[in-house]
Amino acid sequence: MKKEYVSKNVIQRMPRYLRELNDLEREGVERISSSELGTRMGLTPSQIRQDFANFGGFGQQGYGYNVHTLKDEIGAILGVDRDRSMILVGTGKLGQCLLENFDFQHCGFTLKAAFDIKEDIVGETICGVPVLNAAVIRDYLRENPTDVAVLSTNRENVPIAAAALIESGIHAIWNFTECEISAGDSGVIIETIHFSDSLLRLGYYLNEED
Amino acid sequence: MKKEYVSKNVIQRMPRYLRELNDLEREGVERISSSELGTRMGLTPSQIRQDFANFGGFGQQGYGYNVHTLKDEIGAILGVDRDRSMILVGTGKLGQCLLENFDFQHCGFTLKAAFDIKEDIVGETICGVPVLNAAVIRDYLRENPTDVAVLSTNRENVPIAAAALIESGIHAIWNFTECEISAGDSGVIIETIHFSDSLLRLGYYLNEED
DNA sequence: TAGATTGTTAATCGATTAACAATC
DNA sequence: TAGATTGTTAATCGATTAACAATC
Repeated sequence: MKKEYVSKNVIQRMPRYLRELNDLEREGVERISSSELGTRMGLTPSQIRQDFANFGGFGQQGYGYNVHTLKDEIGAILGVDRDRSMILVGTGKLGQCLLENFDFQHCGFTLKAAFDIKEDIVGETICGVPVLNAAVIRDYLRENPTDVAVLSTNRENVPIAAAALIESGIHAIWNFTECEISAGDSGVIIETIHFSDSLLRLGYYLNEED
Repeated sequence: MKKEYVSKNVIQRMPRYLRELNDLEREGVERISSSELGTRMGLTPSQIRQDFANFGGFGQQGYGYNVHTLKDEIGAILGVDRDRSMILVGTGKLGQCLLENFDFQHCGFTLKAAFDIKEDIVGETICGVPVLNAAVIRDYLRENPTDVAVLSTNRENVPIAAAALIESGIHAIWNFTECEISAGDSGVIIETIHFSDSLLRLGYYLNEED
């Protein structure tokens, strides 16, 4: 069913489809055509059908798409029905903000532990997640194979932390640091959120205006 | 010098060039060729030269690019040499995290004020930024024309907040909420960071592996 | 059945890569 | 000057859009 390789642009759009389908479901809409969905999302019907075709297509001729089914299918593609294990490395402001606010469960992940180097926070529990000493990351990962690490340390600790994670067999890193992380040939998946890159793009578009 | 329209993909890469050039400068490198830079960043020399060509080209035949000059040129394109005014709407965990940690100045922005609806935080000052009552956003913007609003309210307050900002003449919104914001025909620039979209993409790539 | 709308094939458009003349 | 490397033009590749036969 699934094609061998799906392009980055398509994957970029998939979570947006999922959000829109959640909204539609909340609104009580049961079926939707590619052209209606296109109007709502600012995409062409063609693009929507092409995107879904990458995964085999979920519609029915003459009818369109069942909102609930489509939501579940796309959710499954993105893994929201999974329960992936996760650790968080770096419990600074941003790390704590994620621990306290972000709905990991909703995306198919469970945070098992957090790590930090600061003595005074090690041993505490934040939102049910124990904070362990960063020195034991490697030991922890050996004993508890883990899918993903959220990386939210400060700049200077990124290289050591990333090396420890990659060498201990983490499968993916969700990178919130300002640094570019190289997976080398390890095959580790790296997904990065660069706040400043985003703000600089905004700066560009502001400059363009005047 | 500047072309009429520069494609999204190019703008996406510009902040990355800036980061790499900062690193190079820190390492003491004075000049670099498109092929060296390509090797470092995993891009083709052609792409780099094409990207820069959008802005007129900053190099010299037979020499390459002067790291310092190129950094300044790209910085100027992204507006890091500007001083744009900014407000923050929604001082929850994420809002506070940005206030306390993010280096706005470094990107060319200054946070002038923050807004919230919670009585107990209004009147306080966070990192030198006064927290005002969200009810006065429109008045504030009338009296203090502002370039950008950081939007970090919770889901249910997004529509009112966005409407207030757009109708009061904000130029851009840096959107951290899980919602899609429509600028309508207002011309307001919207730059969004969706944490969950990013994590869902990571989920996709994890699923792909096994 | 007739109408609607898909999945898919073909056409177009844009972005990346390659090649090369210009020139420092 | 000769060598290097740019800026730019041409070729290729991929992604989006359009068209249409399949079919619910």
